[in-house]
Amino acid sequence: MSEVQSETAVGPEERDVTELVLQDILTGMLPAGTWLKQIDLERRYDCTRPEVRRALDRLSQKRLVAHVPNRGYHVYQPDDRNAKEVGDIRVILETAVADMMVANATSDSIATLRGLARYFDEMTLTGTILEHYEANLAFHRELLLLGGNQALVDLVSEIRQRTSSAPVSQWRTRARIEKSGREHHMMIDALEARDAEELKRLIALHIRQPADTPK
Amino acid sequence: MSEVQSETAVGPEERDVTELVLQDILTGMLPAGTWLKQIDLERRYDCTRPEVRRALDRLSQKRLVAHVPNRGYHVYQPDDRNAKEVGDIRVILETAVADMMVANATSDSIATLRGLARYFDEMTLTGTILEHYEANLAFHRELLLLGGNQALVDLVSEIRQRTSSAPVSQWRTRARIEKSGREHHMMIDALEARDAEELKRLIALHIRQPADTPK
DNA sequence: GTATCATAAATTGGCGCCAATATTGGTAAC
DNA sequence: GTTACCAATATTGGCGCCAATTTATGATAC
Repeated sequence: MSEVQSETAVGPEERDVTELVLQDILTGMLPAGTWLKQIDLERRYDCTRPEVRRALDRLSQKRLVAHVPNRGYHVYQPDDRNAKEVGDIRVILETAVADMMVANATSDSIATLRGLARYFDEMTLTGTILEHYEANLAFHRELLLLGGNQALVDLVSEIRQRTSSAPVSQWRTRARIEKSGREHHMMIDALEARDAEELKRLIALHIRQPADTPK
Repeated sequence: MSEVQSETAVGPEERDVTELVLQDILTGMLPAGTWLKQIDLERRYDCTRPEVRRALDRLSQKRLVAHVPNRGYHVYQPDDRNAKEVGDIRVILETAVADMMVANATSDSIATLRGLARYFDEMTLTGTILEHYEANLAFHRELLLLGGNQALVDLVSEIRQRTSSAPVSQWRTRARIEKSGREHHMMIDALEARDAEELKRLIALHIRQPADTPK
């Protein structure tokens, strides 16, 4: 019956339920297609019914879960077409500000990026899936920030969640994770060398990588 | 006391409250800064308390209204910086697929666009603010559709709502409305002439126009 | 006359109950 | 033995009440 089994050992939960469900979807704890029964979530996250409903409504607005009236909510099944399209959008947005990123890069910001890239590498070895995921986010966020468009940074963060509903499959092989880590450093190199074209090339490659991989 | 006065003569309302509030914000009936008291909205749209709250929560997620805990919700006050940034994002996204639009344009699609452009012109004279707004949306949607990226069309529709919180000020002079109408036709001309560069130039001009205008 | 505090009114927001609907399991008929 | 129908159960989702917090008002002291 209950589609949600795994109990994340919760202490006294103070955080927002939406975030918690989001994390569990992003980390693959709630696989695509899973029916999210309100009673299960209520118990799983130790919260009330209205909180669960608000979270589900928000996530369905974000297209992360699908809502079938009188049937319930289930984790969205990402289709390949949409995934490719969103990838294209990310390439468009992130390469568009590459020139600005090169222009705005200082030795300070490059040092910060190096730190974040290294932190990502560390988390590959020692961190949880979530920590690893967030380390990746932090790096890209800091990089994008150099573009000088805060709204763009936020937007990319948003649409990033829109297809990475299957993040596990993206990062499933260690080889690919390590390749991503190396690419981070290569991007910083391009930034240091003030080579905007190379940076664009690397960004496009980096984003499309998970999608273009043969099954 | 009550910040919301105007009563839109409602019959038996069957539609979603979120859409109704959204429309009233977009059409300027609920100006920026207006406090959205739950009781007022309840009466205004003839709906229940939970419906109002769900609508307000959704709109705050979309950044259209701001939420102050224990104080309430109010229509978001758009700041110039964000407006400029979102404008830049739109230019990036919409010009990025200009080549594809030129490549995919058929005589059929051009005829459809002509129709929509003419419909926009009609609504300038005879339509309501909402009809006019939606006619504009329909034209740009159809144009973007030629880019072949459905996710991008949806995304642009979304971020479009994010700054046009002051649509009234955008369209306040008839001269500018008519200029927009002419630009629509010029875009179609460029499409017909297979001139992608000119199309990009026109799109950038068309989007930035409302923002660049001197006060 | 003005500032401050206490009291009262209003508004937000959390919580639980109950009706409507879908699903499952059992039973009977063919 | 299989299928169709019906009853029982479980789940969703709408609705209203009440506590907590904030804001407005009026009275009192300086």
